[in-house]
Amino acid sequence: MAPPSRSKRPVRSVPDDSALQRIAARRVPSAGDARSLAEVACDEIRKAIREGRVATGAHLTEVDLAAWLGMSRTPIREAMRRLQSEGLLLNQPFRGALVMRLDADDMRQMFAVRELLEPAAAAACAVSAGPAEIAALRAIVDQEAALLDNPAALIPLNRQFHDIILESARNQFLSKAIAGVYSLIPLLGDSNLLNGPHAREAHAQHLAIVDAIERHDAARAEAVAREHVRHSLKTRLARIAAAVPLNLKEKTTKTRKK
Amino acid sequence: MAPPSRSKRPVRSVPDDSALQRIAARRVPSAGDARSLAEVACDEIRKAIREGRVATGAHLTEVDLAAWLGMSRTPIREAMRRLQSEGLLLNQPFRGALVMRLDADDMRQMFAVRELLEPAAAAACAVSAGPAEIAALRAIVDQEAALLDNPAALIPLNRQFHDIILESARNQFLSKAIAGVYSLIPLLGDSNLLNGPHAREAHAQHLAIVDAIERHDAARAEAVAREHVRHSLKTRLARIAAAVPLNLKEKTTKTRKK
DNA sequence: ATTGTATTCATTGTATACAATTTTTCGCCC
DNA sequence: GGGCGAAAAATTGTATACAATGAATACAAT
Repeated sequence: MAPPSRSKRPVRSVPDDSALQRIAARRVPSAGDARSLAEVACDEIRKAIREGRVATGAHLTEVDLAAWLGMSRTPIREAMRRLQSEGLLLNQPFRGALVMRLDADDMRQMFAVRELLEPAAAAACAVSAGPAEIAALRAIVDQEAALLDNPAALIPLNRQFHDIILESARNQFLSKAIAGVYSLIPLLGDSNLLNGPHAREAHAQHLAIVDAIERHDAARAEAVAREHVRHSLKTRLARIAAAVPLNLKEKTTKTRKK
Repeated sequence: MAPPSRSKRPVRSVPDDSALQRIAARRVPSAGDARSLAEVACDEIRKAIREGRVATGAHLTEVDLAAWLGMSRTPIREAMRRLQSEGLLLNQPFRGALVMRLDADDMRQMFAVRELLEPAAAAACAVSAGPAEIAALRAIVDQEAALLDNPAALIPLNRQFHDIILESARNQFLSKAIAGVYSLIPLLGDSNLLNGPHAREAHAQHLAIVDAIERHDAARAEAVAREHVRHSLKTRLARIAAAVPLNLKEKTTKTRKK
């Protein structure tokens, strides 16, 4: 598709001085500022949730968030609605929205759905992936191999890996269903890839998945992907099993904040 | 801070009838008018899409919709964002949103995902359904049996049937994934249940699913549910296979309006 | 002290005004 | 007639004011 070459030159026609004054008073339209404030708010709130910078029981109100991010309520509303539809925020009428929390049972439910969807995506990818996509997958796995001791760098690679498989599966409904699940992963806490042994095992599974896809062996890709999901759940459950006993004691002395 | 000492003595020996009357009077408006305008707009636009009352290539702008529904742009914006995230509307910057269209390939993708999710829901329901849920399912199937010649009445029953199974599966992620797919079903046109033979076959499958769930036979419930989805796709594909040539023929015979 | 009631506050829904950016149209010169 | 560019219209993003409604609180009466 050939995009029409349109004159990108921003011709600044100033009808009167008042317009110029308002332009100067407001922030300068810097390059790369195409994102709307609602998107900025969405990303900021997401990041705050992911980094755990919001109190777990806090009620996020529109005015508070607007004051925090330095914008009006309008884009905040839009961002909150979006996060609510994603499931990150739970709306409590007239009491603010609170950050959703997932317990171990929720996590099991989530992984049960991932165990349905992700193997299907791997199988579909094995059927329809072309040379370019296979090369891209192999490149990612190669980079992983070189970065196994750098967990922070593995996380974006992991996401790219799964994104490429999803795109290669060529099923927009499958993609949207998996995206809906992925959007709640930040609620689970730190990535499993920060765990060294887990990262190595996950890399080995990625490698096996790429091999199967390259051979167009859908059954094998599906089986390894399923094992990949199960392994991820196992690691997470082991982690919270080790962490919960510490939290139980603190739960009784939960700090009251107002 | 002391509020103004307005010692206005309110009624002290108020008869109970008055209090009850006021409660009743207050409940009436709240019961029927609790929906926000944004929700009204969302439902109205959805209905218009479902009934095909929007031109397929039309650009729905915020101002047009606001004028049509007699409200300001603010709730319209909220409704449009929601419909966009559901996938019913496709946003085209500065050109309005247009109603998404699904072709036969999209339909196949959708049913591929339904074939993953709905059997899993039926199986989970068979595992965890209690007597109340089984009774509710059976009641619906009984009503279906009595209304097999009334297609319009079958549609809400069908939705209730699947909703109960989904709730009984007790997996919020599975529910949300299936809901995301269901929300685009209106784009497929009329329900399959308007077809008599299909409705009878679907009813028989519902009956088989309930029987399997009652026996807690997860494998059987899953198999029948899968067959149910496949049957539904087959009917839809047959319909469009029959409809497309008809349209082609009409284009040649009927007066061409262009 | 408790309960019922009225007042105040907090939160959210909606409308409107304005700004910024894009598309479209129209005038102009070749 | 066609291309170029500027004004105009259109569309959307954002801020703000106001209204409505649920929640919280103070207060009086028993």
